[in-house]
Formats: sequence, structure tokens, C-alpha cells
Amino acid sequence: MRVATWNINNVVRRLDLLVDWLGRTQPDVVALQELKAPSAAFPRDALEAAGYGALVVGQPTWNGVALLARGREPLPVATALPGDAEDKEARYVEAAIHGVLFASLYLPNGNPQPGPKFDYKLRWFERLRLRAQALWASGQPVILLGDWNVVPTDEDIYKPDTWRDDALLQPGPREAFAKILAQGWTDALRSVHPSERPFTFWDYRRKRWERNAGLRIDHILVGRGFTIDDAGVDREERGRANASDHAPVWAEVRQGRPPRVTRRRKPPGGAPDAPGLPRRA
DNA sequence: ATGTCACCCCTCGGGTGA
Repeated sequence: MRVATWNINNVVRRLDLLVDWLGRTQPDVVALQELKAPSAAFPRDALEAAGYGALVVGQPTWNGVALLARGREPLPVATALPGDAEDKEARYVEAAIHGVLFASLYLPNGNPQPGPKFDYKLRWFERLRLRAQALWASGQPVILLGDWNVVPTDEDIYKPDTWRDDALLQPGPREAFAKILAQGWTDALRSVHPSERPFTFWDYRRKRWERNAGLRIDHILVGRGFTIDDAGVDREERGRANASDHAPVWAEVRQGRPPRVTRRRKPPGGAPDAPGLPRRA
């Protein structure tokens, strides 16, 4: 099963790019963020024509999240993150698809920090931690996808010092992300590419795409009971005309343990391990 | 310091958010 997350940065303006990418890569489940459209304006018909059912939580102008499922309708589970009835921002949706619980989340950016927006980010992260803990404890198969608006470590950005005061690099959000990972989740992209710098976002400003001055802030956290066969970033989507400032992140996952692999002895000369060995989530 | 993009409206340009 191929799952993916993409901060589309306005689903109406980016519809042609989205439909084209869906047709080429055929993901089974897609989490979208920053729809920047009310639910009624979501291009439901075009996505249905492309073969996808959708569960949408939109709002005018800002935020907005959705889950797409190829060849079926997502079964709604939640349309808001629990823990604050006053929070009306469209940043969280959960649905069951193929017997797996999926969440599409759009964490608050938090800039400028310090300030009320950063406080909101930390409160939202704490609510997410509690929700993730409850989902993990349920024993169900769960995958959390989204724009987490956190650069987990200094290895996840081209040059941390120019962003040191940004909300995306602060210790508080980083600790919150680490706490969720410590519940047992696997960061799919990091686990498949442990020594690379797979960025997922390049700011429109200062020719950051042209310079590969990127950040890794879009994450797929895989719950218990899955094997992650592969994961990656569809970087070419960021290079297209009229692109979002984020590229899609995807993972190939499979329920169940990895097959028993007879490991060959390492050949002399220190050659690296064979690629593509499955990882247990 | 900005730098881009795209939205909004007390709307054709400045404010806002990312």
C-alpha cells in the first residue's frame, strides 16, 4: 500500500498538478494539507473522476486538511483534534481506509516566536501527543501523515543557523515530536534514508529551491504492525510551474512482519548492505 | 531588512500568513 502526504498550498490553484501526480503515482491513500478552501469549494468531482474518494475538513482562506482514498470513500473517524472545543482551525482529520486508521494533520507554524502563535503551536502539539498516545495504545494499525511544521534535528535542514530563531527549529516543538516518536512510531522517511537529507519543503523566497535550501517538515509516522518497504520524496513536483512550496512524501507499507531474510555475509571490501531490505515498524 | 506567493477587503494596493 502506497501512502503519501502533500501540503498542496491551495488545492484549487494546484488541482491540475494534484490530478496529474495522482494519475502518475497512484497512491492508495493521500493526506493533503493547506487546502486554503472551504469544504464546499473542494474539487470533489475532479478527484472522483481521477478515482479518489475524499474526506475534507476545510475553512475559507486558511488551513484545511483532507484524506483521499483510491477507489473508495474514507470512513470518517474524527474531523478535529480532541482537547480544545474552542479550536476552530481546520487542521486535523482521521478516517479508516483499508482497515487502517489514517490521520492528516497540519500543525500550526508557530511564527513569530515567542508569542501567542507559538503558544498555540505548543498546545496543539501536546493535544496531538495525547491523541497519538491513545491511538498507539488502541493496538490498531495507524499511520499519521502531515505537515508537522517541525525540523526534527539539525540534520533535517540545509543550514540550521539561518533558521535558528524560527518556530520550526525551537527545542519545544522538537521535544514534542521526539516524545511522540518515543511512543513507538517509525518516521518512515528517516528510517529508509538514515544518512541522507531528504527535504520536503523549499521556501519560495531567496531561490531556495534552485539552491536546494530545503527543510524536512512533512512526516509519515507509521504505527505498529507494518513493514516499511520504501519511502521517498517526489522532488520533481516542487520544480514544476505553479508548484506548491512542499513536495509529496510517500511510503510503501505492508501490514505484517517483514519476510524472513537470509542475510548474505558481507562481501570483502566493506561494500554496503544490499538496498531495499524491509524495515520493521 | 527584503527576497515569494496568494489570499483578503474598509479593494487596484497594503495587510496578512506562511
